Amino acid sequence: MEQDLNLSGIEKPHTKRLGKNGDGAERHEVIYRAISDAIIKQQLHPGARLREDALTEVFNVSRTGIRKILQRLAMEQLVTITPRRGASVTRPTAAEARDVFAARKMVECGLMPEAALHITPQDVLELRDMAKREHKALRAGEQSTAIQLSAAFHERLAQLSGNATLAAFVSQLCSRSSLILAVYGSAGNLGCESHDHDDLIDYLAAGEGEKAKAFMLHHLNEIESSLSFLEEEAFAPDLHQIFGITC
Amino acid sequence: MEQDLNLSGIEKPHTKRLGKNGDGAERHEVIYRAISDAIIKQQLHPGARLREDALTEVFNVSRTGIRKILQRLAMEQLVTITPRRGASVTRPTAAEARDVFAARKMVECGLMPEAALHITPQDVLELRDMAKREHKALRAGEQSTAIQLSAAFHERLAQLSGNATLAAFVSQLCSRSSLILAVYGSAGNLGCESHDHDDLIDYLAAGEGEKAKAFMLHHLNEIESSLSFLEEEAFAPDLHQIFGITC
DNA sequence: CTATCCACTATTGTATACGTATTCAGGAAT
DNA sequence: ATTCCTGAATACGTATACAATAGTGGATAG
Repeated sequence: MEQDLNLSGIEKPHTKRLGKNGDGAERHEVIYRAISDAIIKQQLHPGARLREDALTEVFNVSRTGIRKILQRLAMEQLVTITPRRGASVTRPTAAEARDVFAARKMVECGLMPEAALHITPQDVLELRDMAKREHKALRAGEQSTAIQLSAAFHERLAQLSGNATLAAFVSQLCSRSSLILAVYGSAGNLGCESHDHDDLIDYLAAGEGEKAKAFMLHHLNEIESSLSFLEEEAFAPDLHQIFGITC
Repeated sequence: MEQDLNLSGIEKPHTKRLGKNGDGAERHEVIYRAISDAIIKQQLHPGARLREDALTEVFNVSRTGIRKILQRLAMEQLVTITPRRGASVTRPTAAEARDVFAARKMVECGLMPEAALHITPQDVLELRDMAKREHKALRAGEQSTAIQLSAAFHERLAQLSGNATLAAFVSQLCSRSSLILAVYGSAGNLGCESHDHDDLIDYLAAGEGEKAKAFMLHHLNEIESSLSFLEEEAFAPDLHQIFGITC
């Protein structure tokens, strides 16, 4: 109704108090998605600091809202909040990577039979479109987009099962996987065009739940085995190890 | 250190600014656990409203901290936040109950083989103690405590697998299960002393991962089948359905 | 007497101000 | 020259103040 009422009179130099919580809720959702996407697309690299003031300035919301969003991202393990140091994009450890992939293998594979039961022709079309867009992004060299689409594909697959709780969990796992790939994935790894997703759709469309399950296991194992945990701690911890020989 | 310092001198009528973030972090953790436990122990029934001012008064923290805690509880699905209405203890729907138990069956059962591999004699002792305390609580008629201990037992079991991600997920599922039991469980259901947990420990201690897995499935199926979804919506939604006949 | 509309109150959403801790840089002393 | 200490600046944690909204009760008109 009176959405622009705040502009009627004077306008304070800095914030203009547009809070007006009417669109506030959606505004927060938009900001959350923006940051989340940037992390998943690896535009924000693991370890990158997320200063509250900077985000305040970028999104034109007060620190209150930013903090709420950062807390949410922290619960999803996408950002790490250190008590007096603020938030930064999570740098997954090798153990976390192992756990995440073990979880994905268990849940995503376990969901395939259910997905095969519930899938509709409409779903098949949608999935094929997603796979096509993913291939297109890869060919165009837009690796960021491809990673995001790949995660979205797995999320969508989990949703087919009809179990919202497990689908949400898979969604989180996929987001974290993107971070894991950013840290431990080899560069050209994502570049190789695999048709795994297409094959997965084929099995599901044919109602072959068990085949889809086995193939998903294969798919995830392949991704996981492409990770290299050698360069593990590249930051501070192994300075002694690195320079210990020279002194 | 200065925990009771606030009582030493004057005491402002409302807040006395004890913020002093030093212990603030742990203080929040304590409050979170207090509310969470109260919900799991069913001292706070599903549907109960959690007004921010009331919690502020009870725990002597400002609304800022309370809101943060409520947000966290909302992400764990223990409380539901309605945009302009505030927070209330979540009343799970029948569909959510189904999803939660499907998830528990998949994950908890899938974790049993791993747990059987990693379990130590120390773990066995601890688990037996937990089971014993659960029985004691049941005999003493302390149903709240028994429910809490039962959830803790399942959580501990999941931790044995060594997969922190899946263990945290199971932990959430167990908390939600407590809510589900509060809404859909028959009264005397929890009262029946079953030795399922003891048997589970036996299988794991013997390294019989597959047996434990099968038994866990049986255990969860038994709990789920004891739920009655008949009295489903007892609040507002079906007023038309109920009184529609009379007018 | 009843029904509808308006106003008030209670409660949440948002922003900001203040206090405190941590970090980085610069200088002094050994 | 190097190391340690001190101070200033930066950024986070907490509380409070202000704004908006939804629910409730009262008043008025039919």
